[in-house]
Amino acid sequence: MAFEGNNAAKKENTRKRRIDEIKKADFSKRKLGLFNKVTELSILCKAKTALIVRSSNNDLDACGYPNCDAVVQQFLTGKVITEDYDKKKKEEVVEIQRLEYETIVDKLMELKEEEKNLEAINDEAEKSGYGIPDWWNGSIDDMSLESLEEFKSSLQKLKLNLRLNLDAKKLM
Amino acid sequence: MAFEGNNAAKKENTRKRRIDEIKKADFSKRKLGLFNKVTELSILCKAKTALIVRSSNNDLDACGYPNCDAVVQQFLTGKVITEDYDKKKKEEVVEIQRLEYETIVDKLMELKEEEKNLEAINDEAEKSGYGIPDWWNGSIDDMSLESLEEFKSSLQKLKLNLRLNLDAKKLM
DNA sequence: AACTATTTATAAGA
DNA sequence: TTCTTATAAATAGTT
Repeated sequence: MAFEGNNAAKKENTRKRRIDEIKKADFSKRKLGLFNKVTELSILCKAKTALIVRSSNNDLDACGYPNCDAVVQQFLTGKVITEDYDKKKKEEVVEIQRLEYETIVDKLMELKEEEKNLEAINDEAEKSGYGIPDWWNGSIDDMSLESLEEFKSSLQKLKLNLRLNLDAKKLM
Repeated sequence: MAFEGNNAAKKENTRKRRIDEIKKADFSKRKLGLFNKVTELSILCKAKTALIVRSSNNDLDACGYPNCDAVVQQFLTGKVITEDYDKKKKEEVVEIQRLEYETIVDKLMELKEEEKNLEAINDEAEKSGYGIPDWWNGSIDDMSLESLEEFKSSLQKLKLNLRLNLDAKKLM
C-alpha cells in the first residue's frame, strides 16, 4: 500500500508538472505572439508602443518600439524624447548598465556564499542538538521579503534592459 | 487641360484620403485586437500587463490589467502595489481627476475665447492696413509648441485615465 | 522544436 | 460607420 500510494503521488506530481509546463508554454507562446503583434503594429502604422508583461510568478518581460522605456517615460511625463537624444542616452547608459549588472552578479555570488555558510552553521547546530529556532528563518523572510522583491525586480529589469539594448544594437 | 489636371488632382486626393482612411481603420482594428489579446493573456495566465500605444499622429491609448498605471509604476520602481492599496488610491484619485478634467475643459474654453479675440484683433489690424507681422504668429507657435505638446499629452492621459476608471468601475 | 486542426484576427468590400 | 466574408495568422493539443 505504501508503494501504491507513492506511485499514485508520483503520477499526480507528473500530471501536475505537465499541466504547469503546458500552461507555461501557452503563456510563452502567447507572449511571443503579442510581442510580434505589437512590433508589427508599430512598424506598419508608425506607432510608438510599449508592452510590459509580468507573469504569474512575477517574471518581467517587456518590448517596445522604437524603445520601451522611452514610450513609458513619455506616457508618464508627456515629454517626447527625440530619437537622437534617446540613442545618445542609450550609448551612455549601456556601459553603466553592464557595470551595474556585473556588480549585482558579484553581490549575488557573495549572497550565495553567505547562504552556504548559514546552512553549514545550521547543520552544525542541528547536529549538536542546539537547533536554530524556527522564528529565526521566519523573521528573516518577513523582514527581507519586500526588499528582496524589489531587488529581484531591479535585477530583472537590468537584465531586460541589457537584452533590449543588445536587440536594438543587432537591429542597427 | 486645366480641367483635366484639376480632375486628376481631385482623383489623386480622393485616392490618398481613401488610403489614409483604410490605414487608420486598420490601425484601430489592430490596436483593438491587441488590447483584447493583452487582456486575454492577463486573464488566462494571471499575468499583469500594460500596453501603451501612441499613433503616428501622437494619439495616446493604453490598456492594462489589472491596472495600466500600476504595472507601469511597478515596471519603473520595482515596487509591487497591492490590489487594495491600488483600489483605495483609485477611489481617491478618480474625483480629483474629474475635477482636473473639468478645470482643463474650462481653461480650453477660455483659450478658445482668447483665440477668437486675437483673431478679431488680427482682422481689425489687417482691415486698417496695420497687419500683425508674420513673425508674431511664428514666434507664438515656436514658443508654445513644446508646452502645448506636453499639455496635449497630459490632457490625453487624463481623458484616458477617466475612461479606464469608468471601464474598471463597469467591470466591478 | 515541429506539426496540424481549430480558432481568431483582419483586409477588403458592401 | 458597422457588417460580411475570404484569407491569413495564431495558437492548443500533440508528437
